[in-house]
Amino acid sequence: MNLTLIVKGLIVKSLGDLDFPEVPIVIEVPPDPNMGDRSCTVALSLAKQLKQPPRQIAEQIKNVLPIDSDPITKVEIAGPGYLNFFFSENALIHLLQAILRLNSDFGNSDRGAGQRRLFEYVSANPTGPMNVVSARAAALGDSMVKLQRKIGFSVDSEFYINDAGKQIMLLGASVKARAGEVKGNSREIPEGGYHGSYVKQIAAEAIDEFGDALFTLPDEDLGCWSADRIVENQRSTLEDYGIQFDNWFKESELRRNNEHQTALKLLEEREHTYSKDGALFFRSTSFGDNEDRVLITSDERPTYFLPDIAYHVNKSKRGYDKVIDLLGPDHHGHGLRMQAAMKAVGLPDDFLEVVIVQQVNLMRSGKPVKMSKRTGEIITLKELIEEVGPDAAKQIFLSRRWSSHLDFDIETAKDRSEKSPVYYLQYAHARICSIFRKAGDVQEADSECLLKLTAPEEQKLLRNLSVFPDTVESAALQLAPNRINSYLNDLATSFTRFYHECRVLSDDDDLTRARLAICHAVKIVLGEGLRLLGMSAPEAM
RNA sequence: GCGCUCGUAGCUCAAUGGAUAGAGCAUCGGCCUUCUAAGCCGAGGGUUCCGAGUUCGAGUCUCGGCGGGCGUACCA
Repeated sequence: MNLTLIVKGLIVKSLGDLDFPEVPIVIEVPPDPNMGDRSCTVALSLAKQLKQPPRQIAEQIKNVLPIDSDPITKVEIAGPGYLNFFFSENALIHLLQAILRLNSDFGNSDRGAGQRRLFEYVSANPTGPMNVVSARAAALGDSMVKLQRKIGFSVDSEFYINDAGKQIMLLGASVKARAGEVKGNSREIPEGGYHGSYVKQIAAEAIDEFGDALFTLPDEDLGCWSADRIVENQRSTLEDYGIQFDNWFKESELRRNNEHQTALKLLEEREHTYSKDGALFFRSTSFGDNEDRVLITSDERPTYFLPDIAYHVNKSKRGYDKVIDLLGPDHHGHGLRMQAAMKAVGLPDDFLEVVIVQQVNLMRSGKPVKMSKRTGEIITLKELIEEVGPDAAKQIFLSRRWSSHLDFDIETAKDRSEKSPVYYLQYAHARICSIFRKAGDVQEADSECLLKLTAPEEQKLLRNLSVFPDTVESAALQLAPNRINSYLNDLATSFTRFYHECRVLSDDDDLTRARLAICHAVKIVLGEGLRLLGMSAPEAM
């Protein structure tokens, strides 16, 4: 049940009848309910092509609109040429019944049917704990995946593990150095190595596992072993955060299968490479980059860039129509290069979409938290969710666009008093559950008693519920979970006003049943919205 | 220098190119005998960084400034 689509259908039909040219049709919700339930600006956008005043065009459209009494009772022309549509009482009651029938399927659509997509996010290096940008990316990616699935895309999520190359050797050497400290045969942590305290812990585990044989292991082998442990940690931390991936993809596998060589051949065949100073370059400047990039160094090592190209080629070979990468702000140059590479190997221009998740400034009571990556003094994702909780953290991350640089104040996030916006949505949900516990067994409302829902607060709620499918679709297509958050806030606000103005459980049986029906619908939508954000919907608080 | 990105209320942030730019926090004033006060009602608060342009219409798009962040490795 999507009232917006019904309005759109009527417009499309009218434009066809009038032989008007095809233009994109935008249906929106007017700012004031007195202006109607939906509006359309198509007359404004047709004005130029038809060389007629927009109101005159609107008049013609209005005249051919097949309006009877349901679900549209009235169409008005307003302002410069808006077409405003008014829903009938019945339309909103059918909507309410549809929500109760569909339950959490309300808002589903087939918009993305037949398309396969892959979201890659977090992909933190297996050389240390995850940071707050990973926490933000994890919340975002998880919600985007859920949203796109809801509108019919076939979506997988993936975590890419960079478990090969120089950094793994450095990790191995760092662990060895820390183990050396314990065993009294002191070594230095190498330049560019890892200093964090977690390295000491892995060193201790490595001693348990290998004993003195540890010191004769090649750095790379020890590095791989350590990386495996770190990845396991990342996986369980993400699990605690409520984030699961469909797939974990290892760079080492890619290298074992020589896929980076295959990717290189692909670029060479298409003549997008050249040699200079003993190194092999990718001519990325032909695809909009401002400098050509090295694929193979003069000492014949592949740079990180080459296997990453191979990884993305691999994604296309797995049959994805489109892949979306969520990258940190320090990788935006990398994203552009990857897009250049995708074009170079002949994939469509829009095959790879890059979302740059902007930085998170951690604050504590208004003061920035100082962190040093070099010494390993950072606040980790694990510490963050232990301190503020997964739901509160996600709510902050998902209430902003990914493009905004955000200040995350730990003390504000932890605050569970009335100052905290975090529990507002959950509180509304829990309140409804509480009403149902109190109500006991109540007969289901029929259409007749639903007609009693005439209070302004009830009408407002019904209108809010009616735009959920639209909100889901735009949030999904624009990769904007924050729209769901805003929507849920509106819905919860409307519900709370209703709760204060309209007593649900009363002596009037019909009215009680009708109000329980509306409560049930709000509960369904709140619950589904929270699920889409990866947040819990508690029955009691 | 070049590239990317952000700039909206005191603060943190919203707003498919559409009608009077909205929330939360903070400030001020009311509301618990009543289904959860983690709540509700009300008030104040704006040159959407500046300047041009495109458009019937710009916070949103284009160009030029200013300011913050980040890139610009034969590192990942």
